Amino acid sequence: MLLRIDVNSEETLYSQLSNQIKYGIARGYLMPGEDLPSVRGLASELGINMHTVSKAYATLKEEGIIIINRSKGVKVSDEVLISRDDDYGKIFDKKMTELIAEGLCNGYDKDQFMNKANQLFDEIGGK
Amino acid sequence: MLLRIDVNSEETLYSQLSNQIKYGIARGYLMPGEDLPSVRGLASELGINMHTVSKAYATLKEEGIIIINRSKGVKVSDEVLISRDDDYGKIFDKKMTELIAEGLCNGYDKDQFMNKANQLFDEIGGK
Amino acid sequence: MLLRIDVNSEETLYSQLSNQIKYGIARGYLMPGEDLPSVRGLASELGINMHTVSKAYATLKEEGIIIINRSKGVKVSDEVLISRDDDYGKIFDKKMTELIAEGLCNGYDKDQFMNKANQLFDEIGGK
Amino acid sequence: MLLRIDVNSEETLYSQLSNQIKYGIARGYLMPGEDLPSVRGLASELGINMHTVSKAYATLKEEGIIIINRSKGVKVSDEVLISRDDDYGKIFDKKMTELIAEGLCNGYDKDQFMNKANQLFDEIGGK
DNA sequence: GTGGTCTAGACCACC
DNA sequence: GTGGTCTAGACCACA
Repeated sequence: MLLRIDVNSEETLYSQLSNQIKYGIARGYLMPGEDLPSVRGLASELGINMHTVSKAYATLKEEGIIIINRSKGVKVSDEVLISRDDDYGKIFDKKMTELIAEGLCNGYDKDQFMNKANQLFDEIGGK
Repeated sequence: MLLRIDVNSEETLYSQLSNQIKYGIARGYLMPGEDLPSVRGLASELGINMHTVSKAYATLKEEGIIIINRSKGVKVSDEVLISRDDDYGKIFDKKMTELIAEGLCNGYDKDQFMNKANQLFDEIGGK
Repeated sequence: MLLRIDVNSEETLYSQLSNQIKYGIARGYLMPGEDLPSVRGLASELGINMHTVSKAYATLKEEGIIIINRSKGVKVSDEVLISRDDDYGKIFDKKMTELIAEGLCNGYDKDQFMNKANQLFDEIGGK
Repeated sequence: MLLRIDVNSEETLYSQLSNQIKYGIARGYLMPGEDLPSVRGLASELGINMHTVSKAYATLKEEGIIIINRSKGVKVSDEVLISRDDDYGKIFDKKMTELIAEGLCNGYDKDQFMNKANQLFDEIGGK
C-alpha cells in the first residue's frame, strides 16, 4: 500500500500517516492481521523521522486499530472492522455532529449530506 | 445564544468557540444576518483573552460563515446555509472520508453510519 | 512536592515519574486542581530531558489523572480521587490478581496481604 | 496445567509466562515440589522460542519460586508459599503501594480496595 | 510563558 | 531483526 506525506500540509505528519492507514484499512488495501512496515523502514521510505512514524503507530495502537509487538513488528488488528470500543461511540458522535454543523453552515442540507456519504462509501468500498 | 468554554478540554479555546458558533447556526439559534457579540464583549463574557475570540472570528470569516465589518461589528453571513465556496467542497470531502474510514475501522458499516447521521440530523433540526 | 528520579533503576524514568505523581496525589501532597510544574521546568529540576517528562505527563493525561492545557500548563484533574473509567476496572483487577498471585508464591497468605494493605493505607493517608 | 500465550498482548511473552506460573501456584494448579516442563518441551508446546521460556524460568528462579537443576530439570520450589526472601518484602511493599496509589487516583478508596482483594482471593482460593 | 511536533542519533530489551 | 527509551536542540501554535 502506498503512503504519501505532505510536509507542507497543516496537518501533522503523524496524523496524516494514521489517517492514511485508517483509510487503507477501510478501503481494503490493508487487511486485518496484515503486517505493516517497520517503524524505521517506513520512516526511511517516507523520508521522515522514525519517532514520527512511531507516534502515528502509537495512536493507532491506542485506538485498537493495530497491534504492536516489540520484537515481531506491527500489524493490523484482527478485530478491526468488527469490534467497537464503547468510549469510541461518544467521540464518533461528536465528530459527526461537528461535520454536520459545519456542512450545514456551508449549504449542505440533510439530503446533500446523505448523498455525499453514499457517494464516498461507494468510492471506498465495492464490498 | 449561550456559548460555553471548557478550559480543561484538549480542544483549543478558539476551536471550541468556532465549532459552537457553527453548531448554533446549524441548530437555528443564530440566523443568517444576525449580529454576533463584539470581540471584547464576548471575551469578557467568557472570561477569556480577546485574541482568542478574535482568532475564532477570523477563522469563521475565512470560511465565509460570518462577516466582519470594522465599523459595524460582526454578523452571521446572509448567505450562510445557502452559498458554498467550491474550495470547501474538497475540504468537506476529505473530512467526511476521514470520518467514514475511522468509523469503518471501529465497526461502523454504511447502514450504521447512515442511521447515526439521520439521528444526529434529527437532533439538530428538531429544535 | 518533592520528586526523585533514580537513573539506575530498572523502571523507566517516565514510569517512575508518573508513579510518584500518583503517589503524591494519593498521599494528599498534590490536591485536585493543583498546578504541576511545567514540562521544561520539571525536566531541568530533575536533570532529565523535557521529552521524558512530557511522556510521563501524557500517560497520566491518558489515564484521566491530570489535565494538560497547551498554553496554560498542567494540573491535577478536578475529578481525580472520584471518577472512575469503566475500562480501568479490568486493568485494576488484573494488576491486583497478579500482585496476589506473586504474593502467595512468596508466602503472603490472605491475612498477611490484608494486614499489609491496611498498614500501607494507614501510611498513605490519615484521611 | 494449561498455559496460554497471547502474542498480541502488550506484555512480553516471558512475562506472561512467569505470571501464569505464579498464578498457577497461587491457584493450587501447581504444587510445591512439582515438576515443570523442560525449556525445550514447553517452548515447542507453546510455539515460542526456547530463549523466551528460558528467560521466564530464570526470573522465577531469581525470585526463589522455582528450582532449576541442570540434570534433573525444573520444579516448583518446596518452600514456595512458605519462605520469604527479605528482599522481596521491599519489592512487595513498593508494588502494593503503587497499586493503592493508582487505585486511589481512580476512585478506589480503602473499603473498595479491601472488598476487591477479598473477592479476588476467594476466586483464586476457591479452586 | 506554555505544550506539541519534528529531527538526529544513541543505547537497550526482546525474540 | 524488531520497537522502546532517552537525550539534545530546533521551530511552531496557543493564550
